[in-house]
Amino acid sequence: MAEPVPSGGSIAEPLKSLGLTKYEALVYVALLKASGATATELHELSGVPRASVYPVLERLSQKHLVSVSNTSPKRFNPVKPDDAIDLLMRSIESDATRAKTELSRVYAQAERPARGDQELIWSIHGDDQIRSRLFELLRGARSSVQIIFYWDHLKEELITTLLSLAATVRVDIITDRFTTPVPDRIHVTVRTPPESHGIATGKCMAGGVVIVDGKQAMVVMGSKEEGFTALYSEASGFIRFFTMYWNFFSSWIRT
Amino acid sequence: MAEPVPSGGSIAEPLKSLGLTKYEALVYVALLKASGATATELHELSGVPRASVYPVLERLSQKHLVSVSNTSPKRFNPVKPDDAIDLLMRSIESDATRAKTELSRVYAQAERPARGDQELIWSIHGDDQIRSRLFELLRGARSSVQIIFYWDHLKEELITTLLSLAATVRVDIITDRFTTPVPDRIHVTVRTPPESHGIATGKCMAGGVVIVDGKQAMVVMGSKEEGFTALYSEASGFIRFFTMYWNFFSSWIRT
DNA sequence: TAAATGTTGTTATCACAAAAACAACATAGG
DNA sequence: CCTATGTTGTTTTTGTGATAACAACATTTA
Repeated sequence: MAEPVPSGGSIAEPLKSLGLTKYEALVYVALLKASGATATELHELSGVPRASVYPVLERLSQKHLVSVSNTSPKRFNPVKPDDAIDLLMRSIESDATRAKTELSRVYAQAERPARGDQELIWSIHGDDQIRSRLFELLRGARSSVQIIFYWDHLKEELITTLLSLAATVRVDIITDRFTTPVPDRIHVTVRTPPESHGIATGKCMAGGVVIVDGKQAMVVMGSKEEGFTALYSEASGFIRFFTMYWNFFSSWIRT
Repeated sequence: MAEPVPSGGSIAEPLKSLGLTKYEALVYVALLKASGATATELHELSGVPRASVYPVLERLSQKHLVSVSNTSPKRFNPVKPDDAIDLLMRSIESDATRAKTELSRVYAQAERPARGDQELIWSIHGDDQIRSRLFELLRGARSSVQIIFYWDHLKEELITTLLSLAATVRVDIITDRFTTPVPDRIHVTVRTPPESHGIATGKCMAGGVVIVDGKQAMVVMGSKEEGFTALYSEASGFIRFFTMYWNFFSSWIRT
């Protein structure tokens, strides 16, 4: 018995994002396994140095995660995990909403030079950010959307978004496999590019190009393992290059 | 211009609970005020050392809170505050739910010596914990509840909870001001204790005693500023003492 | 009873890593 | 040339992790 509980380490890990230190997490988990334990028992059970157990339990008590007995030796009781985590989350959530309102106010008040985004090429990291910016971009389309995509994980959402665009928007799609029926204003070209072309080769590589209204362009590439990277720009050179790329790709693919 | 932004410090504060460091928060807030700024501009605007701005922006980029341009000098754009905070919160929430399930499993599997709570007196800190344990205790009442409370902030919830108890539970209440009509099985004694008694003196002091089924007792005291502290016990001596206290208080108050 | 032993709770101290703050340097662009 | 940028390295600081020593008290053993 009294093994160092290798699983305890992994269990304690997510607690650290909730504001607990390593020791706090370890002791709390140990206390869950032995409610009403003494400091020494917790020391043995958690692997935390005995002398450190006392200040750690003090901190946990101040965070309202444990209650303490008045006996000698002191005994400790954990707050039920659900209550404890709800407690921590409430605190974090309140901070989050406060931050949200204050930061949104700051962001709204800041006068943004409209030229800020012009002539620059932005790198975007993170699947969520890319997704968010991509659909924001598409929903802003007014006259035309030209899109090449060779990926799967956003295909459905992408198609429904494209279909929901106003009828005045001309949509050109180049992709592999496409089964959904579409209205006339949407032109779909299906073609699996050869391996040599580099895009969509093998397992998880994916990529895409989106040009909206001939004024905004976004390029995405990456793999599911290494994550995705995207470029976005309204710079004329950037637009020209990828419009040319689109034209070339489009005509080449019809051969 | 370029004042050190004293408000920035307080605005950046709640971001730290979301896993950002001081610098990360400061730079992000500064970037909200000046989208598309360069590293040097952010240094001047945030007060963060210029050399530190680069690694900080690198970290923010990895956390998907900013996007970077490819120009020279580099320019940076913030992710919209709402998106950014939602992003951070989602990550924390997923950790929280994971922790909740795993910890609940641990807590459920642990065999809890039923005698653990016996004969011990537990200190409980934190308004929420006290509230939670208090109502848990009341809802567990089977035959009797004796309660003295001189506080306001839980009065309503307390009364509704007491009214919702089974008809087989005899309820005795001693408190100040009481207006709600109650069924016969509930006995209410109203009396404002003199200042000298020490309970409920002045502004925000408050206190209370609860005895459930003659087997469990909880005592609460504190002030709204300093917070509350509670004692809970099933120890016979503890119960005896406060039952006696209750009897004394009850008879004295009727004079 | 008195000495030896063990446990508890506390305090002081040291080690270590991350973050914060500063200094130095190479270089690109005006 | 000079300024500003971007990068690198070093120092200081802070919070946490880790070890040792200590007083108070209880228990055991001679």
